[in-house]
Amino acid sequence: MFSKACEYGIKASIFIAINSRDGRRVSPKEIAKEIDSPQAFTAKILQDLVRANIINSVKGAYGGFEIDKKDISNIKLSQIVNAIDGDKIYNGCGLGLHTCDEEHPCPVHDKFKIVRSELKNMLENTNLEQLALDIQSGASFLKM
Amino acid sequence: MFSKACEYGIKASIFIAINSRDGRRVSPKEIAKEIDSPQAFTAKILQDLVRANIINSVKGAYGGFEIDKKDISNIKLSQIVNAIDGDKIYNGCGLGLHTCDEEHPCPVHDKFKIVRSELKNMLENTNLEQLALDIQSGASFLKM
DNA sequence: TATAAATAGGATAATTTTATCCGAAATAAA
DNA sequence: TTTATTTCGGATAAAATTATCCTATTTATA
Ligand code: FES
Ligand code: FES
Repeated sequence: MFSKACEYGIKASIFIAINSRDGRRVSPKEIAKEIDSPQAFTAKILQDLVRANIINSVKGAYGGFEIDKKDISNIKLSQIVNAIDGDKIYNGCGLGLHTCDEEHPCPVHDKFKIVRSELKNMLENTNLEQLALDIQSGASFLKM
Repeated sequence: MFSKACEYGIKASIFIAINSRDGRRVSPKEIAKEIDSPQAFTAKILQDLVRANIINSVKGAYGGFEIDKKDISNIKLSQIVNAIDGDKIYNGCGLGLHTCDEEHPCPVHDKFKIVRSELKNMLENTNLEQLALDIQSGASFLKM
């Protein structure tokens, strides 16, 4: 469904959000440990998220990755997925036709678009704060 | 969403179904042309579908691929997806945790499982005959 | 039986995705 | 200003997916 890069990006963002709520910056090393991902690869994805203005980075001693507290509840899962995997999952044809076009639909178009828009809604209606709270309350987990 | 192999497998199966309804066997060459896919790679996928007992192959002169007419309406998309991409899409965790477990859910589990089961229902309730008829009536298309 | 036509399957190559490594640049604190 | 720490970014490697090629095997027909 999502690429590995995207899975790591989502989990990393949640972990950063949790820590930023407490005013703590985190390093790729800590993040990779907490989300059980390859460190250097995770660092690359963090760079992408910084470039997409979803998270902030602070270089140098006492630096690390963080998210503005006031932004946490405004960052939607869809933004992260979009930054890493692009919009193919929302707009692309499920059977790989060049474009998903109502006028020239593939065999599964009518049924597929329903599932796809369900997914889109889900991603657009889920923000980092909700996800961070669930982790903090022990209702959900970032690894294993 | 689906692998390229799976996209080709679905489209190939539909094309075979259309032709089998008319008692015609088709070759990888014809199939690849009609679904706009790489021929040799498509042939490999056809072999997988044969091994999974979803389509039949007849070797030698006047051979080709076909589907028993009476089976066409009983073959569900889910069988094809399962044969090629496995069941990760139905049963796997959306964020890549080792197992999707209600007792140890990832942050998106509750919302993701709804979308996933929607997709599963869609694939289980769509059979090759419906899809073949839509192509034949010009309501949908296999390429471009 | 010989021949032509067709799938089966192994070997290999190209591409994309995933992952690692290392030095450069930036920054806070001593 | 020096040092330690940390992200940035380029180069490279490994693994998985996608794609190609060639030969073997099977089979209907002449
Ligand atoms: S054309 Fe294939 S999903 Fe819309
Ligand atoms: S645990 Fe992640 S989808 Fe169920």
